Amino acid sequence: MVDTDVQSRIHELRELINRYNHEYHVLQQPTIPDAEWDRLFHELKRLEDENPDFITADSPTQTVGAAPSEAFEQVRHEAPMLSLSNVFSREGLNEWIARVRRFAGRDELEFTVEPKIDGVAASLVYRNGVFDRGATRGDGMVGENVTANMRTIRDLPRTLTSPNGPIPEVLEVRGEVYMRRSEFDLMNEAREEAALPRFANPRNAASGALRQLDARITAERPLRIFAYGIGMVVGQIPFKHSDTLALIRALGVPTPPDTGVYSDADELWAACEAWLEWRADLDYEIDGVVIKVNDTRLYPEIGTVAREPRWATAFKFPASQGVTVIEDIEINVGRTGSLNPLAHLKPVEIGGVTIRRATLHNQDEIRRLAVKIGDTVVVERAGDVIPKIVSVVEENRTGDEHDFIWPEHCPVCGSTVERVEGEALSYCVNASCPAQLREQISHFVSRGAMDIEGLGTKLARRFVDDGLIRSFADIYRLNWEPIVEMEGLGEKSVENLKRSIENSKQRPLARLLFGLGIRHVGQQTADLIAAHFGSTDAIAKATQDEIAAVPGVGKVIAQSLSDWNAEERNQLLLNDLKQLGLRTEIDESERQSTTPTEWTGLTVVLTGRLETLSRGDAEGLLKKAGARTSSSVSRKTDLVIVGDDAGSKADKARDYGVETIDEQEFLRRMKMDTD
DNA sequence: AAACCTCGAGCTCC
DNA sequence: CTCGAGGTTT
Repeated sequence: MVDTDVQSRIHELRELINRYNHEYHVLQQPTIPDAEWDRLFHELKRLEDENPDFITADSPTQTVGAAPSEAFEQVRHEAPMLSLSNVFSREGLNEWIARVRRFAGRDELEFTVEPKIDGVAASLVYRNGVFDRGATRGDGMVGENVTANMRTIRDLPRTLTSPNGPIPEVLEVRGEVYMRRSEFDLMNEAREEAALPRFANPRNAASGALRQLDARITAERPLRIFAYGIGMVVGQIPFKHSDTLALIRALGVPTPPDTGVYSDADELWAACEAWLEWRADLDYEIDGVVIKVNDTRLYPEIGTVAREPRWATAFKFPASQGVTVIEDIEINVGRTGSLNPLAHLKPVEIGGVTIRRATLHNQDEIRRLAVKIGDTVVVERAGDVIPKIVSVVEENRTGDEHDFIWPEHCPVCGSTVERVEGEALSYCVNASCPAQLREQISHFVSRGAMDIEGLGTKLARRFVDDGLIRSFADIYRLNWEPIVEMEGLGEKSVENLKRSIENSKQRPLARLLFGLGIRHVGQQTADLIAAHFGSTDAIAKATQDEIAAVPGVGKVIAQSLSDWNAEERNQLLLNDLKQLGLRTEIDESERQSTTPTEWTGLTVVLTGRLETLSRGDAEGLLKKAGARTSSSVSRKTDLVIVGDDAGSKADKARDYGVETIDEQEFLRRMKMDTD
């Protein structure tokens, strides 16, 4: 980059950041996510660091936050409210630790780790134990007096209670005003019902609520506070930060949970990572952890640079939000005929992953977000996996966006689209819609169903598109002539395919039933029904009431199955399948052993990758032994078998106090039992 | 209300 | 493999 480019980019960044600062601090209507702001800010910081000549005093990097607005009385913080330096990696953290050790002049140091709550920084002054003044941070030196608003915060004590010893004459508690996710969601639901706009996220909502001119409005918002330290103090306080936190807690001001003290760098890092793992399950948002030197007596020694103390830093978690553009919205037709809108995004990297697609779920979701094609949107990778469109950045609209019109006809076959009153999804009414057929066939051949090796999703679709397969039965009476001619299919693979189709005829009734793709009849329900009725003939004859009488099967499933039964072509299909030699009855080997074992009646959940067994085999073993397998952990789960790379389920099990065992232990118990 | 299930995602690793 | 929305069942 040549100098002029750098200079103009710096200029551009400053303008952008200043504008966003204004929107954030003064208008309180941020138009970009914090992560995006951080990105811009760091780009600017980096460019300035590399080109110190271009730094000017008015650059946003040289000031902390924006000037307070005129609406509130200004208050000067007796002790400035500092901001924090950031580290983003273990290396960064190690460098910070090394620096601190150098300035402290010793290697033996204690550090505290506490969550960095994503809220609004606030200062609370207590005089003789009575809440006297509340203020925002402002620019760090001067903030706004929001005492009246703070009095409405439910977990902020008006008076401090001291169980032991005197309360300091003057005590300035510093903390973060925030909203719990759950309460934020409730508030948004209520606002929606009242036809009020939703808030984008808990932090913006908290910031807005705290700066309401009418405290009665603040009182209606679910604000809470976590204290993380103290500012000015007249009187005695402990010299260790961890003890100060304990004192604050004892005085009645809430502090974040699980703050820990570590002297070992590895343990410190582990604590940071632990918070990263807990992050998704917390009822409040955190954007990192704060690490502080525990001994406050060392602070003067270690010092402060600019407005950042050197004795504390923030380990910022990787961004979980990003901004991108919706290039198109596509409608997919699922196996059940449901219309599923899928947003095509301009690829964007979030937390080290490139996101290109995101589901919009249904019509209501599109309406709720009020998204248009071409819109700039905030995308979040929540809970680590599924990307989600959070909100539209309306300010970025140019007028070139256009509404997405929900189709009245199936985009694949042109049939009418129907949405039952009270249901979220719309369906294509055409039962033989090619899109549905394609999905149905690939479901039928899939692993959980008939498990036809060599006939995967791709090939199944090809056969459907070429008209070779029009129903499940066609799979078993394929015309092989055109197939052997097909590109990419050699002699060998055709032989293998023939054999695995033949083998699949031996799949148990439950799998066949599941493969049929009857609405609401998934793996579990198929098991129940197959075990109860024992044959396709019995199922076909069963009345709706008889079906509903099966434990675990209710009205809706019974209705769905009996509707399916009532279709003549389905009866013909069952006949065909029977003629073609598929198993339409259960046999003894499918029945579970009758002698009760230690497994009988247990609810077991499998998670992660097992080494010696496939998941299906493990489930089969468990079922035979009389246990039930479930897909999610709840308080009622008896046992969780944890494999490699287990995810949230293992954590949840620990939360609930459910017993967890590894594969070795599982095999051992299994063995003992079958002997 | 809680537990569980279905179904359609999207990503990663193979 | 896992998640999450939208369901159903108890």
